[in-house]
Amino acid sequence: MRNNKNVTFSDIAKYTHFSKTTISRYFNNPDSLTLENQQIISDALEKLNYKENKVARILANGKTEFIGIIVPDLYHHYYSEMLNQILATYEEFGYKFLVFIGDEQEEIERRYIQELMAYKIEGLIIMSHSISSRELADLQIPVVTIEREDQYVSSVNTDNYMGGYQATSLLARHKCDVLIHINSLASESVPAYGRIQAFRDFCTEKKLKHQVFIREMGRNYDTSYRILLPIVEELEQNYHGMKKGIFISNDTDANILLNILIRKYGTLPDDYLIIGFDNSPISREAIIPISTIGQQIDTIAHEAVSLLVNQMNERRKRRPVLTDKPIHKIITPILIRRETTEGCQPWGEEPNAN
Amino acid sequence: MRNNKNVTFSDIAKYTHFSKTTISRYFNNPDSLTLENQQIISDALEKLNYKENKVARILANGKTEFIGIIVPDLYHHYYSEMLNQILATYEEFGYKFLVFIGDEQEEIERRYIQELMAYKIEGLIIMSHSISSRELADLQIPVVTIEREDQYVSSVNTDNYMGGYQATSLLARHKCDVLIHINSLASESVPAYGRIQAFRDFCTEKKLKHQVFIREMGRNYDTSYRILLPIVEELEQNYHGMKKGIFISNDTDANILLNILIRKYGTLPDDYLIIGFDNSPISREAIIPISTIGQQIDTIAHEAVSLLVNQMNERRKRRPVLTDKPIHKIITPILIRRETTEGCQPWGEEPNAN
DNA sequence: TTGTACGCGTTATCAC
DNA sequence: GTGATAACGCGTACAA
Repeated sequence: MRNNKNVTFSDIAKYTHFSKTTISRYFNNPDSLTLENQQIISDALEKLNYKENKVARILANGKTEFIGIIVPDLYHHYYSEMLNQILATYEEFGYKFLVFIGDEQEEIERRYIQELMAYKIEGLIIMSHSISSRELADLQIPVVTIEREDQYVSSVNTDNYMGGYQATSLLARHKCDVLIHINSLASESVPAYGRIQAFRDFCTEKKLKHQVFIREMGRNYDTSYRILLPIVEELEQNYHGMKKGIFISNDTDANILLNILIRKYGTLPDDYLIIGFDNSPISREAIIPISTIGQQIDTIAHEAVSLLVNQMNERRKRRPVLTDKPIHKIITPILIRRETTEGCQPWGEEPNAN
Repeated sequence: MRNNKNVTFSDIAKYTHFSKTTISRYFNNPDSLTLENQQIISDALEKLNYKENKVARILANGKTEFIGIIVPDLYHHYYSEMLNQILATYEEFGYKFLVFIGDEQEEIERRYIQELMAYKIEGLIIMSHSISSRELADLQIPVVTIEREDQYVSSVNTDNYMGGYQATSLLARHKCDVLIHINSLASESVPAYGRIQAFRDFCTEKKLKHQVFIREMGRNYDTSYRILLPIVEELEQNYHGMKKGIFISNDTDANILLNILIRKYGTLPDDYLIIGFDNSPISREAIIPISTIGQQIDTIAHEAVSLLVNQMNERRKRRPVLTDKPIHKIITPILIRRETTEGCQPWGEEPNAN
């Protein structure tokens, strides 16, 4: 930016004998110029090799067209795919994204937010958990959260309760003798809690034998493996000979559970049914494709940005900002049946498309 | 930014009876003020609820502290992890990242680059392939590419040749009767080509029986499955009874290959050895952990940003920008031996940590 | 140690 | 349809 004097509107103006204003209009309201003059300016821009400077435009008109994003991590496919879909909305809405990875440390994320505010972002999308929605609401800019506590701000979430209900009822339909749910500790304010609740509600309602395991799952294969191994042993003991339907927190853990069973029995025994959550690639890539509840990530991402854009547009109109009530959008998940609930195809066959 | 008159240096200046300059100095060179006066200003900032505006600062001093990134996709773990590590360098270098997903369409990526230039990014990291390094070099800002054609710009790449060599020699050490390499078509200017080359060189050098399959791999499980299935059949026919060492393009495909074999034989037969590339999560999560060549993504990311930062710092010093020669950094990959080459542990055991 | 005056590159407001 | 002029908020010689 510093180097060798950039070409500015002034230069173009001098060269064409128009005023800076007219050059500006060429960009923002070209129809107000004669075609002839448009051509003259266009040629001059070419000739002087003009490069537009949106930083100056921001300072003048106050519109950065920046959206800030804070994602907890990109290790989980869920988050990277969500980010992917969010970034893809550039084509539709034109907003640029400043992205931070918040590792769930409150002070660090707070710094990120301050930095984003200093760059005058027009809106903020939060997927990390460490800052409360109360605090986010105080930022005085539109905020949309995805799949997290959202009392005081707008949000887009998967219908976790329905997802949990679908998963549980699928297991029930297969006439399992006992239903198992394995999950990590979730606060009741987090949408994912709905999965646990739905499992409990369904089982209670239908008077089905069931058990819930709440365990802090590890953040990698081996620790999760070590947590799941004793659970399997417990299941073997307590429910020997019974048909066990297992609904587990996510596909990564579902796959580990599957591996434990296959390494023990050579295949997935008939008395085990498994369903995960998220429709991550691993659920498709596992040796036995895993049934799962698929979140509609593209829809969620689009809804989130679109909600944000609406709120940002509102801001531009009315001066006295009214404290809009938060809007909460719920996206329906999709049940995906694969071999861990529908029975294995004989091995050696082609996989069914999915 | 528009709403209700932001508090500016002027306001602070009036309130404290200092000049704007002094307020500016409070932020950029606080030591030049007396402690007393620092306190006065600090209090005023508090009282008037001042929010800094970096957009104005950019316009004044020309330093955006923006780095642009274009990633081909976030579906592959390799890219999302790379982005993760790149974004994490904010803590060390303080640069903010504007991120675009380029879907390998030349015109679209060109537009992204124009947009980034308009926001006066100070440097650019490119991981997508559609724009030539020749064109990137013409941008007149520091550019670093990762794992792609890089003739005219600086870059950071994995030592693919060494990776291929390591993989092939591991298979050779296990005394395979025939070595197989499966890969998709790679241009010779792309670093990944080194893997194919290393495989061929090693086999020729050591006079080993070998075969290379070049196939356009699918972008999802089922298409890759359909491409790999006939290859397996061909291997069965041509090399029946022989010990086959297979080095395959990446872990996702290695897993599919593994699944094909396991679904056929119930386990991985002794006469098959498999090694993939990338150390993706799937290589660890597969039913039989897959040997692989691990790229040091954290190192690559750090080197890339650090290289860029150096070049950006140079820019700030010397006015007449000299055309620096591109710097190409090579990062050594790491051989990770798991069960697909070292023999399976009896199933039912705990997995070994990795 | 502190202040004055101007520049950064664009847009907004009037006026013609 | 076009132009002059004043913002936008901060940095920086240079002066005091």
